[in-house]
Formats: sequence, C-alpha cells, structure tokens
Amino acid sequence: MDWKNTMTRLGYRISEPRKKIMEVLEGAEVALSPQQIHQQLEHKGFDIGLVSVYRTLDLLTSLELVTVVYDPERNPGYVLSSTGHHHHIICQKCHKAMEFSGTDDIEELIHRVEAETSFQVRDHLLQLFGICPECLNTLNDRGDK
Amino acid sequence: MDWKNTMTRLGYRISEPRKKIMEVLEGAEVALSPQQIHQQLEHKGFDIGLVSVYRTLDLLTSLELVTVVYDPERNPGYVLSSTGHHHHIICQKCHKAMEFSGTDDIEELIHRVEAETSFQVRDHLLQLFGICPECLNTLNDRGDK
DNA sequence: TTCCTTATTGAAAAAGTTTATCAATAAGCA
DNA sequence: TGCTTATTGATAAACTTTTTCAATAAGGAA
Ligand SMILES: [Zn+2]
Ligand SMILES: [Zn+2]
Ligand SMILES: [Zn+2]
Ligand SMILES: [Zn+2]
Repeated sequence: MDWKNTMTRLGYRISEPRKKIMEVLEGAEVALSPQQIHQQLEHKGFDIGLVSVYRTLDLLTSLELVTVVYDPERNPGYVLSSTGHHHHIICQKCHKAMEFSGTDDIEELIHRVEAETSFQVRDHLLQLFGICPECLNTLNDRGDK
Repeated sequence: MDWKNTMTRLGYRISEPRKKIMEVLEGAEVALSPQQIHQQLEHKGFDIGLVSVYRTLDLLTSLELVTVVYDPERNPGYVLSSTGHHHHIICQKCHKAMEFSGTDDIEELIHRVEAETSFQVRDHLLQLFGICPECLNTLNDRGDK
C-alpha cells in the first residue's frame, strides 16, 4: 500500500508540501532531521515552511509511514519505513541508515525480561550501529583502524 | 568500581554539584531529563546551575556512568548505568525505567544483519517498552484494557 | 594545614529546536 | 466550477542546548 492511498483512506489530503517532503525522504539514504529536510527543499527551490515539515513528519510518524531513528551524535532523524517489522542499522561514520527485517528478533529476550521484571512488554526499540561497507573500504584504503 | 574512583582515576574532580547530581540519579527510578534533575536539586535546596547539570550529564554519559534512555513521548532521560551489558525497559504509563541484563541478547541477529548488510556492527541500542507491574495493577483495578 | 594551579562552576546571553495561533490558501468532493 | 474545511505559512512564544568568561573551589604540593 502506497503512502498516498494510506493517507487518503484515512481522510488526509495529499498536499504539495507533503508530496515534496515524501520525495526528499524517498531520495534519502540517511536519516534526516526536520532542518535537513527543510534545507533540501530550499535547495530544490520549494518554499515550504519548517513548521509544515514538523507537522508532516509528526503525521507520517503517527501513521507509521516514517520511523524515528536515534543517533547519539545527532538530532533524531526520520526515515521512510516499509511495511512490516523492521529496524535500522546506522553507520557511525557517514550516518547512512539501512533497514533490516526484524522477524522474531528478540522473542526469547522479551519473554525472559517479562518473567524477570513482571513488566508486560508492548513494544521495542532496536537499532544497530556500525560501519557501512563503503566506509569500511575508505578506512581500509587509508590504513586506519 | 565506584563512580568517584572512576572519575578520580581519569583526572576529573569530585565537585559538590557532581555529587548532588549523582545523588539525584541514585535516588531515581525514572529516567530524568536535565530539567527534572535541576528541579529536584532546587527542591532539595541546592542551587546548582542548569548548565552544570548538562555538563555533568554529558561527562557522566561519555564515561558510561549514566545511560541515555529514549522515550518517544518525552525528552531523552538519563539513568545510572551499572557495570556490564545492560538495557532498559520503560513503562509507557509512569515512565519508570528498569534495567535488565543484556548478555548474548542479540548475537544471532547481529550476525544475520552483518551478513545481510555488509555493515560491521559495533554497538546496539535496545529498549523495551511496556507496562510495569504497579501500573498493570492500577489498570486492572479500574477495569481499563 | 596552607598555598597554588587549574578544572569546574554560575550567570548571562546566544543559538537552536519545537509548539501554538490564526488568517489565508488549496485539496478533494459534489 | 464552486464549496467546505483540512492544511499551510507567518509570526510569535516556549523550550532546550551550547557558548563564553570571570569567579570559585578541588586537590596536590609544600
Ligand atoms: Zn558509512
Ligand atoms: Zn524487532
Ligand atoms: Zn508504570
Ligand atoms: Zn545488548
């Protein structure tokens, strides 16, 4: 299901700002902050208010069409989310965000923690951090560690 | 190893503000934002600048003496980290943060993702969200879902 | 203990991020 | 094509975080 269908089905309008913002997200392989998205829009010549970027991201996030990614060294970033259970791995060098499927990833752990803590687990946040293949090459070429 | 030893060993001083801030963190079972910590200090009659709270938290975090916890509905919070590999489970109702040990939690997953993505995994962020035992009781008493 | 060096603090301001308000605009339907 | 109303942009306010720098105090040396 395409994002336009999802939004239409739920009674939201497909406005120009929303289209442009989605285009930016679709073209990004790095998680982008509201400011970064706003800047990219400016570069492309679209005069869309930063406030609308915030509002659109909030909406898209609540509809689970985009996902928030936490990167300790940056502001929270937004990436397109595909359907299903997914998480992200983020490059600590170039901050590229890549998705991986999350099926059954931590079932056992969740059961163990429920038993240990008596919490009822309802959701989880899982992200991996590391070095992407491209950055690994750069590091190797330079002989860095 | 006690936090004072760690800091002394690394050449940092054990100042009053740092002691007070650690006391607040030691007494907290909820992840606290810089502002919340500052308010608790005020209540206790300690006149410590908010700026020092920020600085101290940054330092403690960099030394891995405290851990940042992400809660989608709140500002990032800080909790004391004990030694070893740990993660946190956060109550979506009262925001209590509880630690659980993370040994071997996602070894397999990491290997799978490394194979799939060619990333070299170096770190991970894992948090569980749910309802704590106390809040579960409250919900049951009230007959809420 | 007292003195000295310098890491650390507090105050104030600046910078940056996010939310609120409301009239003007435009999306989508009839 | 016109109507209804969700959405936008502009502005301002609120809130969070960082910077700067002189004054203070932690902790080692005497
Ligand atoms: Zn990279
Ligand atoms: Zn998962
Ligand atoms: Zn609770
Ligand atoms: Zn772990």
